[in-house]
Amino acid sequence: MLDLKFIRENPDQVARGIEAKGASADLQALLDFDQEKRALLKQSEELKARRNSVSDTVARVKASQGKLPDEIITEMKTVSQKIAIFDAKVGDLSEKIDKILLSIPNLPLSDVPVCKGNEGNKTVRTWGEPRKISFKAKDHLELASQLGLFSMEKGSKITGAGFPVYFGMGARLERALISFMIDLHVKKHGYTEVWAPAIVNRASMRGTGQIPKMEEDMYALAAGEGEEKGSYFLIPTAEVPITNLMRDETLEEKDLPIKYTGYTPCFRKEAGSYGKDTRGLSRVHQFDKVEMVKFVKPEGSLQELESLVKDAEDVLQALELPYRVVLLGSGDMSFAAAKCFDLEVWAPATQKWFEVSSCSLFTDFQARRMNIRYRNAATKKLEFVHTLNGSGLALARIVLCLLENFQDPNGQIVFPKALQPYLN
RNA sequence: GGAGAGGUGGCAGAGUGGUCGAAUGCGGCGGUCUCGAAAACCGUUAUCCUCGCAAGGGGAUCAUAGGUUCGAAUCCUAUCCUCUCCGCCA
Repeated sequence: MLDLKFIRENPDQVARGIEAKGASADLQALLDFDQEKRALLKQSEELKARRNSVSDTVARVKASQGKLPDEIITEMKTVSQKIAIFDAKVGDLSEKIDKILLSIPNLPLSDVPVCKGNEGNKTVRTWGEPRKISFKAKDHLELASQLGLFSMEKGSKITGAGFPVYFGMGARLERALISFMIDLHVKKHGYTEVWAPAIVNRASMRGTGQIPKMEEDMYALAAGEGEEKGSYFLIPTAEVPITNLMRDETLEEKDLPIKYTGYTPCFRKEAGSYGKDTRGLSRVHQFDKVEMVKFVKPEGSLQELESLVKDAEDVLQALELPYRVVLLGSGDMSFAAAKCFDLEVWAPATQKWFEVSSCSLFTDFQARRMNIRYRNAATKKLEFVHTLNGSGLALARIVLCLLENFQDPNGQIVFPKALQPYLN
């Protein structure tokens, strides 16, 4: 979330940022609540100061005389009642303030194009030539069914639409890609591998920003018998558990940046996206993903974003998949992001670019929600870290792209060299 | 699932109704001593909110949320978490 003090002092800038994100929030109400709360807080605290000082005296009097004067007790009783009334109002306002604060998105950085939807997305570089296939290209579904790699129908039977089942070489490919990617990030890029739970609690979802805005897109679970759904969630990305590892912690400056990578399954309802790019593996409810998460010092976090993108690109280059790097415009960025690059790979049969990675800088937005700080050695102050994450990469779509890109005229797949050791 | 114990500052650990943001020890930081270091000694050492140009003042925080009380780290209730034992189990 944003710093309330910052909003108080820069309401116009915040309003512009919210609009650029295509979001809306009742800023005026927020500022009004804030002002009212601080006024009430002042009155409550003055009464508390009085109560504290009287309490002190009372303790001494009682120690020396053994009993308390009735009039003091009577007065303090009313004081406490007044305090309770003030505090109830303050609490009520705090709730309202938090609710609005939690619904305000992060503001885009100044070099992010301001635009509606994805109109302002900008390709900043490309790697390789989108493959042209001279023979009649088969799409990944056709290839998969011929080679018996995966089945959407089987998944529909045992679970529902959008849950692929992989068989044989398809299943093997899934495992191979996960191992290959993690090895690359650990050995070449210096990340520490993490294996994290696929179920998280509500606080974690709020910490990274999936809640409240995206709650209806998440698979909610009940905590226990008779309890309401929404105490726990299936993770939509490893970003959630891995970033929340540091929730409410103070990090050492010397340990930064902290770089984690991890594989988890990801679960998304994809509510409202029916019929939109949903063919085969292009949009599914459960998929595998290797994620990278970084905790960094605020200065230099933009370079950390650049290197994060490079780390993700490295996977695509090793897999020999031509891609483009897209800087997202303000309207296409996620709720918590301040700047974001997508990596898109061309699928020559489906004839579409597929987003296989999204690398974001969240500045201190998530860190403030999660209270992740570090001690700045120079200022000796506790400051919020900056958090980043990026897919490295998202599997279902990578499988789609690999199949379509590496098919030969006989409908066989010749996988890239880097993957061979993992497939044999 | 059953029975019990417990959650206090960076850590260990005292504190069972008032003078407690909290003894003591360790660790950290600064200093004395030393050629330097160790040891010893002295000092210092939480966070957040709020008012203030500042100096500084005030408030909150002893797992969390309520309650009792003039007053709660301390008493009561609920929740969460940790540990021990038993049961079950891949």
